[in-house]
Amino acid sequence: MKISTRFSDSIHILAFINIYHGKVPLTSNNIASSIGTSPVVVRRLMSQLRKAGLLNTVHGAAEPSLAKDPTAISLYDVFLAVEDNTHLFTIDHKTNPECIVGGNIQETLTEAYHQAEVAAEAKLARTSLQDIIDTILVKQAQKEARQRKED
Amino acid sequence: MKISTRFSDSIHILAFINIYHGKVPLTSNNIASSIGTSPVVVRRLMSQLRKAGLLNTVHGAAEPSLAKDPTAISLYDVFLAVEDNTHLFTIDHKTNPECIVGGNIQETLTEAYHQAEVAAEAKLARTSLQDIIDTILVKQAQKEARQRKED
DNA sequence: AAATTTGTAACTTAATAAATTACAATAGAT
DNA sequence: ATCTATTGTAATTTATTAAGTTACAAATTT
Repeated sequence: MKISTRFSDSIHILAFINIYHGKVPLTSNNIASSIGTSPVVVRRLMSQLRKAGLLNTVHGAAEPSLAKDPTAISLYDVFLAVEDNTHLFTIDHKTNPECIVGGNIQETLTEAYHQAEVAAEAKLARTSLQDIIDTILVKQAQKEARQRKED
Repeated sequence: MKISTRFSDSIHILAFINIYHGKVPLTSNNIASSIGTSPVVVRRLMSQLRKAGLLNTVHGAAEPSLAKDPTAISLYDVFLAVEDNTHLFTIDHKTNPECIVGGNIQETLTEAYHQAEVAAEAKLARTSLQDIIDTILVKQAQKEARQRKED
């Protein structure tokens, strides 16, 4: 019942590209350093984001750019782009069909889980990449203000 | 990173105990046959459900019983009882603190994920074990009606 | 007392996400 | 045109952990 860090890392990539565009070279290596992973992992995620229409990349050149305005990219878009198992809960598929419970619980839980998943997805759909970027920048500004006071 | 079926299996256990109470011996073996797992896995989950105050068990005797009315047990109660990592999304904790993004994204995503998680949890909290049992029994009745028509 | 069952610890197996290695394809600089 | 840096992707390895297994003490029932 665990979503991989691919989702988090993908949001990270997109936010990084937006914030550091024109400031540092947007190589998979630099992005990987910020995430704390390898450049290949970053390129693999960027490939998926590109296929989902969220990111433009140039083969051979470190010039990735967002394919849409950050206000038009939701966390749910990112989630769908990079998670292949988009289910938050897992149905046990090996239950005994001969049993009243085993024979009906899979369908029953599919419905119950679906409601919960949609509720979560709706929240992700209502949070934009821009919201995330804004929050990151606010937190950074707060951090720097605190730092200055300490000096 | 394998996704846990513990949540599904635990709902299964509780529904089984309610539906088959007085009809078949409620041994961990019988319950395991319905789920398609081993008796030890069942006993381990039952132990957690007992500690969470959802189930009564008797050491040495096959007499488990629900500790509360099924209308008073929510899926979220079960979820909390048997899942140790209750987070639906995973934060990447190894991001680079020196970077504006790496240094602020963990907190930022914690907040965003929390909203989505609460929305899903609220749906789970509003679905009771009784709802699940009712649905299982309705589906079973439909199945049997279809069966009779075919004969 | 014998047979059955629960409760739990310790260990093994299986599944898979993440990391690594390798290399072809492309871009840009000199 | 060649050299260097980079992306894109496949193939493989590693690390993690959920699930399954083994083992056995403790309690219950007959």
